[in-house]
Amino acid sequence: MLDRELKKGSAELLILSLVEVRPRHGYEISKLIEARSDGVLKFNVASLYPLLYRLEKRGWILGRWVEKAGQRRRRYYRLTREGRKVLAAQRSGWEEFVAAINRITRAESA
Amino acid sequence: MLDRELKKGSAELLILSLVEVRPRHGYEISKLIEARSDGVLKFNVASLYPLLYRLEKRGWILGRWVEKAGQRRRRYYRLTREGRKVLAAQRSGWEEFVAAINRITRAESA
DNA sequence: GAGTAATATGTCGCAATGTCATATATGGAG
DNA sequence: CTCCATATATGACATTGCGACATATTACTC
Repeated sequence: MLDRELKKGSAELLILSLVEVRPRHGYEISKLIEARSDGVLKFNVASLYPLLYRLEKRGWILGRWVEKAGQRRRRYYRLTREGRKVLAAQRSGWEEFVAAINRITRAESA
Repeated sequence: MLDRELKKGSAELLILSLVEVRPRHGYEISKLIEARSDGVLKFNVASLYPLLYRLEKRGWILGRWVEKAGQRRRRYYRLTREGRKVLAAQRSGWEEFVAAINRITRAESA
């Protein structure tokens, strides 16, 4: 990791992106992020769960308990309509941010 | 801004990049970042100055007071040899990080 | 020579938030 | 029966970004 702080700032974007396609539960989200980033990004569960509650409280995602025989109960989160808007905004914000950083850290010739 | 947290994580990379070419003072750095990012990134002095001290303490940059008639004294920071190494590492770390985020937030088809 | 804006550096305090450690519960592997 | 992976949860602790404030110098205007 470049810096653990970066992870924090991008956490919401990652979660919203992952629950966009289909509802997912917390543990699955943490594993997905770790796997798809090839270990570059890693979530501490003590950070992830409170973050999920926060996103739900803001109305961006909605959780639902699912009980299945032979499995511990899971809470699946899906993206709300409001969350979809936020996700779109965060995506473009992310692009803007990356472009801004690149403009400054490269292109240094002045 | 996507999130104010992201700024923090990239702050070191930005500063090191800016003092790479030539020594710069704190105020100049904050103005440069704001201008070159078209206002996307903005530094609070309460974050910037402590960060400069921290980078100096780590030996990545070196500050020097410069007094000039008709100007308030300024502290110019230059990149040290050690800082140059760190900058290279942070640059590649940044690329890796961006790639990881993009892999997760796009490519969502599973 | 008073007022004020821009330049330039510095810091106090706290709300927000990540992390460590720990707890609970289930199923499969050895 | 122990250990590990899955899965959610939280209390206590540590960190830190930043709003707000303070100070100093120069240039400009009226």
